Amino acid sequence: MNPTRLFVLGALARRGPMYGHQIRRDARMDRADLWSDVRPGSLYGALHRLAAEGLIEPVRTEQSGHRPARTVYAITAEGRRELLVLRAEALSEVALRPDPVDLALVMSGDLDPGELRGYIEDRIRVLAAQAAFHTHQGERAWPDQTAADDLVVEHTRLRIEAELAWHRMVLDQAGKLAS
Amino acid sequence: MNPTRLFVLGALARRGPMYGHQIRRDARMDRADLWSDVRPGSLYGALHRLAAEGLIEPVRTEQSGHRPARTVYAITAEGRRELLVLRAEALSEVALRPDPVDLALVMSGDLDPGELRGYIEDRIRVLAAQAAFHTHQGERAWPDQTAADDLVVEHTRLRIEAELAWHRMVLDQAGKLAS
DNA sequence: CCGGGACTACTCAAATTTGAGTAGTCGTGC
DNA sequence: GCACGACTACTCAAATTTGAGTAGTCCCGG
Repeated sequence: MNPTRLFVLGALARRGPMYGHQIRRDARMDRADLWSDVRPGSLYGALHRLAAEGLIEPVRTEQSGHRPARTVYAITAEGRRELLVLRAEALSEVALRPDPVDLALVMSGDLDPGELRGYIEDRIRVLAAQAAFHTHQGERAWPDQTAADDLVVEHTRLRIEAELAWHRMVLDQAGKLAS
Repeated sequence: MNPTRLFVLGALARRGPMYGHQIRRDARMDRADLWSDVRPGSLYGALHRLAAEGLIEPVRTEQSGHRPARTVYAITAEGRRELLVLRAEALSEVALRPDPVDLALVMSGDLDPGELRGYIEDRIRVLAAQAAFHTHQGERAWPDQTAADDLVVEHTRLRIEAELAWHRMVLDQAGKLAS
């Protein structure tokens, strides 16, 4: 299952034909950075490959003023079929992706406990800021917020809370890690 | 920050010179699949690149019986320096990677609520099994289990618990998603 | 003794991501 | 009226991952 493909096909299916930059912009408006994080290189790469496979097709090329030309893509019937497959895969796969901090922690036996505490405290600050941000998000919804969007925000909040709980635990035991 | 590089350099620094397959095998013994998930292609690719950059170096080629020859690599002084840098980066970066299920959920407005519930129930089953497994892991430790290893197991457990809590919430609201 | 399954150790092409651009346009404050 | 930062829209090479091998060896039951 390739999340980038799912993202692109889903965007074109939900909103109709769009060009690359628009897909990114709309995703930002949707706070889609919560559920996806696609950089330009990946996005345009995926657009080209999807077009080559016939899952999407360029419908026209526009140019407003002297700004760069842009190619509008639409999803094809075959693309919609593929979208269903990818969505089913995404719903089926439970993947707790490993967190590199765990890798680092296992290799931190020789690290000064004070320095380790510093890193963890910094992380807690970042996480707390994210938690605060998403709590606000819960109150002030963005336009067209659906029940699914609420669930995604809640997912993120719960994940951040779990991270915070764990980080506080690490802080407690930071002394023992050096021994 | 590249987790694969951190993983390889860290393994060679902690355990001394090893060949590729051994790095994977030892990682499995360490239950390192918790904090890293490196497939053969990535591993050997990383080994070749690290060697080309002088961060590790082949020390000898062995062959036991008629099994495939294997190249033993050792970390170099420069590799140790890079290891410190990568570890610091891993400790600094807070990255909640987006979960594709969120992406799928946002695109599931047209999905039959019963089918959605089915997917979520399956996911809960998988997560519950993982939780049970890691709870046992907490009791029966593997050899050489350090305080850091315990923390990593606990991290995984907390993350799974958060997922379970969220999934139950989704189940509650599965009906509303179709509306 | 011999077929099947599991392990050993690594390879490779193709897909994908990353990170850093490019070449402009637009707004805005001074 | 012009410098400056931000946006527009996309490109590209290099790094990295993926997924599927390869070519054997080892072991175990019947």
